[in-house]
Amino acid sequence: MTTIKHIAKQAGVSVTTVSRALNGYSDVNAKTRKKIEDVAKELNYSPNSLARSLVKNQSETIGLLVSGFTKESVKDGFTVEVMSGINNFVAETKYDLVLFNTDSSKQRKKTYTQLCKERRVDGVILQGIKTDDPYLEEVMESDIPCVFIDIPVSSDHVGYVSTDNKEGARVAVNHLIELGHRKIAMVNGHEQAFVSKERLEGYKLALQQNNIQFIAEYVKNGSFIEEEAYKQTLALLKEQPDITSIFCASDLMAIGSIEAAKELNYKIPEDLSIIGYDDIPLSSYISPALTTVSQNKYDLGYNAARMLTNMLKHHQPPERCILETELKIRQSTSIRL
Amino acid sequence: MTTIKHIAKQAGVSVTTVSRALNGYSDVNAKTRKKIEDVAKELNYSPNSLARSLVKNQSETIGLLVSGFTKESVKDGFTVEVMSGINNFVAETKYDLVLFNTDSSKQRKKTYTQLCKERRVDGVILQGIKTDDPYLEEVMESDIPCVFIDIPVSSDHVGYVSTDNKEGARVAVNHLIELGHRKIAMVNGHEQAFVSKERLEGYKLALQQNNIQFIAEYVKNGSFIEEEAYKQTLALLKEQPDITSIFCASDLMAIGSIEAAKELNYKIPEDLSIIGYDDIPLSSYISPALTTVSQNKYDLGYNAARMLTNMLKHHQPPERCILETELKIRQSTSIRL
DNA sequence: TTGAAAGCGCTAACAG
DNA sequence: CTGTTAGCGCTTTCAA
Repeated sequence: MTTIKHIAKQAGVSVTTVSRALNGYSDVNAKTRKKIEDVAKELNYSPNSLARSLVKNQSETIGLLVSGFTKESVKDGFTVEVMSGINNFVAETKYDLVLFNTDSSKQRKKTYTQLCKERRVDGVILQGIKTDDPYLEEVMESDIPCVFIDIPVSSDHVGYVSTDNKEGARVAVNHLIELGHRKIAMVNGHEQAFVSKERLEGYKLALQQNNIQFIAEYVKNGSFIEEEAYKQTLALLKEQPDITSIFCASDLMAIGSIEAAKELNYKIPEDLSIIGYDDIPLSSYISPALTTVSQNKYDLGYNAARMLTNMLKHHQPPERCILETELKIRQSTSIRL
Repeated sequence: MTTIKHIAKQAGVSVTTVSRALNGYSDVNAKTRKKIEDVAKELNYSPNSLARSLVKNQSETIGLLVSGFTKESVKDGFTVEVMSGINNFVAETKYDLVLFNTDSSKQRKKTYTQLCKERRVDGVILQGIKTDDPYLEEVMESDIPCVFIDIPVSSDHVGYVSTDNKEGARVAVNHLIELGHRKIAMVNGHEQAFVSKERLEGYKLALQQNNIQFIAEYVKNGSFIEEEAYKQTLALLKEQPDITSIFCASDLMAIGSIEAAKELNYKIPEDLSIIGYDDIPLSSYISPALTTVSQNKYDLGYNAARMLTNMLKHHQPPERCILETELKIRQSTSIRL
């Protein structure tokens, strides 16, 4: 493995000069530079980024912390699409991405902040974390620049990007109301998700704006899991047979709900309208095609990366960025008959 | 940021001792060790992996090179599922994953070997690369331990993991033949994919084993793109109206084919049987549910990671690993009427 | 059981 | 424009 030392020797100059030449400093004689570059090429030189990082005290890496990157979650294209947005932005920069896995057994031994500090990542993007995750506090207490995805928390070194969950939910439920529905149930995620909290608020708001009474029994938690939503919907439809529509806090859960409804011989959308959230690839392919609140997951990731690199490169303060959602009306919702 | 120097000072020992204590060497007095550990905790010490990597000349990182991690390819859960397998295995090891993006504009400036060498990754996993990609040769010429996914190339420092594509294709086509089909078309990927080559061989083999003449005009390339497969199938069905079934080299392309067939008022599977390859999440949700050759994508990734870490940790020679596929019979194929 | 010293490959004052 | 020197934080002989 050739180093600048080798180059220096071969080119008959000092390592300093080699360093400067190779880093494009202006105070190097054109001939010397040429000579050095030639030797570098000849010796097939690759700079050692570890050494550089050590002295410059920055690694030009961004840590990526995702839970949701498990075997099961692949079906739900959400996490992945966000990652793809992050990846694509980062690809245009000098940074590389280091993937930390949140579902690992490393977990017990090392916290994520430890992982980040050891690897000396310049910043970190965090996705899919629960509100009660201890890591949340860890990050806030550390001083690593950070962007959260879908967690509206910020400080002088952490920003976030999210979508307008409350408004998205409100629009979805309002859509059902406009279709004539009054008995609208909700299958939510879980208590430890910010988005669930916000979507529930949106649900309540839509009801309230239309003078519909909120009924606690109409709301179940499906933990963002298809199978769990299936079970909850089964229970829901049995306990509350008069409901005519369900707002699900994720498409995957909506799929579970549809299965449950079909199982109980509901026709969708004739007997029961179902609306999802996310607009994952699956949702337009299932039958009936799912009406859903579309989130631009790619942009979520892309913006997170953009914001973080802004903080890193230009020392800009963290942003708080909220993206719009869009209601995609397809075949799973219809006028109440 | 506290370093071992600080700890040494505070604990009244030398940095050497601190290093040894913290790394669990046996030749350090129990009391001294305790003291050092306490101070480390008190000072909230995190080791600097960059410094360690520099001196030990290994970074404990694995490079991950994927093309196919773009916005478009998210729908096709393939890449992602492989990555999830890699990620899950690696999570149990001391290694972290560094993501290199193949579709970047960095591309023009730096080759991937350069990227890998600069970052000093200990090894690399490579997926979704074309047979004519210059990086293939670069890797072979370098001496970085490497595992290819779906590229059956090996040397003393590179192994691969793939599935039995020829056999998978053979079984798929044979299934159609058993259903009574004789006029079987194929929508393949492209010339620069190993798997395409192998699947074509399997297709031919099945025909040959059943004394069916191979007809070149029955084979089109869809580049693994849904839209392209749609177009090719449209052309195919017009040019060769007597075909009764199509074997597609990917599920995404099968979906394109189905759309095309529907467009031309073919009923599936009554008028036309279509079989896919991959078994992506979508395939069981579309209608009709897709008969397909199922690959264990997760295992593909998991094994790649396992093989690579074996090479790195135990200096084992690279393996060549071929996984089995499984025909999943669903609703898109039926007896020729 | 401990410490001194050298060095991993690189950058960055500073001096010339 | 170029070189000398010091040092980033850590590990590793070697000697005590």
